[in-house]
Parts: sequence; structure tokens; C-alpha cells
Amino acid sequence: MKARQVSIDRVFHALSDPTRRAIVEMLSKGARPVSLLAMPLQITVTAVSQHLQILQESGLVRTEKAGRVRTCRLETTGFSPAEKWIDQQRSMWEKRLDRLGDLLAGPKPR
Amino acid sequence: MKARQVSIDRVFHALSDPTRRAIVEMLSKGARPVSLLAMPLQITVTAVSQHLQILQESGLVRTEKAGRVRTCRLETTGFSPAEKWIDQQRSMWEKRLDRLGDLLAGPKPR
DNA sequence: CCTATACTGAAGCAACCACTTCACTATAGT
DNA sequence: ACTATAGTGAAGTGGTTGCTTCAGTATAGG
Repeated sequence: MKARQVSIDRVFHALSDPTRRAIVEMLSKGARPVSLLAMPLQITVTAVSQHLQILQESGLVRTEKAGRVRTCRLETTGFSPAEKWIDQQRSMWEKRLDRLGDLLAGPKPR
Repeated sequence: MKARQVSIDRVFHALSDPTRRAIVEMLSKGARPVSLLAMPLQITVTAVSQHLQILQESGLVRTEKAGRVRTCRLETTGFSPAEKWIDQQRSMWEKRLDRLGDLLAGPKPR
């Protein structure tokens, strides 16, 4: 039942490559076969296939082979590890800034 | 006035390394000098210094040298390029799923 | 059956990455 | 002035990345 938990490392690394982000951008508009994804990118289909493996391992993309065509679609939940980590950091620094604000507003009500 | 615009590549790449994320996690609790950041990490101070350069170039960290101590602090706005990109993708796929929902709910009111 | 299409596996390669050690500069404390 | 502390620059290294080409498998359509 549980979709194998992927590391934050993998997600951020997957998103750090412009070609892979371009693939994600295409897939956010809808599912596409590998060859259609490769077309606008100036690289071989093999390279795209390799990028897709990384995107799958990172949990951002799910694929499914029907006949000889592999259809790729976005796994929208795959972004949450990255988003959650960032949100966690923000809540940290906001807490801190709040305390700083308190100090500036009324330094110790005694 | 404008803080030099950094690429999404750099931000995601900076965050893809666990050591750099550990540094960010420490800094989200408050500003720290380099040597204090290095202490809990099992690497040399030189390596930490190199990570800090990358974090600075990515716009996630700002540093300031006073005397011989370089104080590092989080540049909280540095996360927004990454967050904005993800949000943009989400708005794309949500739009698409909305349309799909419409189709399922009432397939063409004619 | 035959050829075209869609894709994957393996091997090779230049570029990059995270890290080290060693040498160095600059400031602080005595 | 002397020594300790804080950090950076340069060079080297093993491992990884993004890409290629070539060869191969599997399905589709004539």
C-alpha cells in the first residue's frame, strides 16, 4: 500500500537538471510518451530514457508501458518531500524572527 | 538595489546535497560562524567553506566577515525561485485535473 | 513474414563534484 | 613580538553525471 518512500536528496537532485525540469514541465500539461518528450529536447531518446529513470526513482514520474509505447505521467505527490522540507525550515526561521520581533516590540514586560 | 537573480538550477543543486541541507537547517535556527557549522559535520572546515560558497552563489545564504570570524545567515528569500517553480507546475496540473473533473461531472452540457 | 517504430542496455567519455591535504593570510589574545 | 584561532586558495583524487554511439528487444502495420 505504501508508495516506497524516496529521499529528499533524490527529489532535489532530479529537479536540479534543466532537461529534467523541462520534462516535468511537459508532463504537468498531461501524460506523454517518451518519444514525444524527446522531440523538443536537443538530445537522443536514450538520454531522455535515462532522465526518465532518474525521475521515476525520485518519485516525480510514473510510467506505464502499453505495447511498445511507454506513457509517462507526473506523480504529483512526489514533490511533497521537497516542499515539506522547505516549509519546515521556514517555520524554524519564522519562529526565530517572531521572538526577535517580540524583543523589539516590548523588551521584557517585567 | 535588486539582489542578483539566481538560477533555479543553482538553488535545487544546492539543496540536493545532504551536508548543505544540514547547514541550512542549522542556519534556520539562527546565524552561525563557519567553524561552529563545521563542528557537527564530519568533514574539514575547508569542505564547509566550499559548501558555503555554493550556498552563497545559490542565494540561500549570506555571509559577513567581522574580524576573523565569518558569520553566516540564511537568505530566506533564496528559496522562492524553487518554490515558485513548483507552484507553477502545480497550477498547471491542477488546471488539467479540473478540466478532467468537469468532464466526469457533466460531459458537455450541450 | 518484413520492415518501421518505440524504446532499453551496455560501454565509453569529458566534465563536474565532494572531499582531502598542505600552504597561506589575517585577526585576537598574551 | 609570539602563538593560537578562523578562515581561504590551490592542487589532487575517486566517484558521479549527462551525454553519446552501437547493438538489441519487442510491438505494430503492411
